Amino acid sequence: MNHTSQEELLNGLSRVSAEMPADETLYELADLFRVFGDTTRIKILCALSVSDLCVADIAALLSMNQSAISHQLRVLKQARLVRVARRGRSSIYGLDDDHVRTIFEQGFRHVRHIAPGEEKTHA
Amino acid sequence: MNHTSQEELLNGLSRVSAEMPADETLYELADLFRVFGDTTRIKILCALSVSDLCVADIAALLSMNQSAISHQLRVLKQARLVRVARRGRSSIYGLDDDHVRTIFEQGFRHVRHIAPGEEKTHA
DNA sequence: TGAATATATGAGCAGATGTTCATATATTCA
DNA sequence: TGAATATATGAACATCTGCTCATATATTCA
Repeated sequence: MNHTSQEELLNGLSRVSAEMPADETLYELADLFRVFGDTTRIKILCALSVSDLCVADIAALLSMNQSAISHQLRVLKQARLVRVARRGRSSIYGLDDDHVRTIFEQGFRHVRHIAPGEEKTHA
Repeated sequence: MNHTSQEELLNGLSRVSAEMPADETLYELADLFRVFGDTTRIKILCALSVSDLCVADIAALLSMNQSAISHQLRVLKQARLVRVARRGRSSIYGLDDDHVRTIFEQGFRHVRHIAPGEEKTHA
């Protein structure tokens, strides 16, 4: 490895380094995706994309402990992925905004090997 | 809770249940997002979105152990998020397809509170 | 108010995950 | 071929995560 190529390397890395978003942004990004990275939470989000639901309904739907669902809903709420509205003694949860659907959609496309721009196929 | 509302509830849950994708799809989806859910991997993907890089360069860029980077690249490769091309004794890694950029983009939008359709603002 | 119902929360535990260290496996070049 | 270089991989360890159990906190209604 001669001097010139090492200089080029350093310049190249500096350029990459300069184009990287701030570390804090990258942490936030990883935090967001980490929330999507669990089957239980994915199922909850998927269910809520069909209909708003109370905690007990979600638990019944996933055949899971009420406590487990409640804990996960808290994680989802902290990530601003779901919102909650109290109605009587129930808490009705729903998706917080459309980012969730869009992020989902891209995930599906990757899993199903569909190019980002390409037409959506069903099932 | 009377009989009618309980019946409605069951019907509602059945409907939600029917609209949910297959469990296996949801597992794959969670697996995909789990890969995005780590700061080191996010940084690697971010760097590769700027330029293809060899292992040593990525390690230098992130001030991290070569072994740690190599382990993470394997995870990224298994998820089909990066591809590798051997050039001499180096392995040059790059993003595998455009899903990565698109998923990133949506993540950024969420973190920065930009609506999915809305115009992109810089930095 | 008090019983019943719905949800939230804290502690504890088992399993998963990311890093490091040591070392194995290419690949180049003298 | 053998030394040097670049990457890959296995084992070990500390940390993180998600679930369960027990229990606390609303909220409704008789």
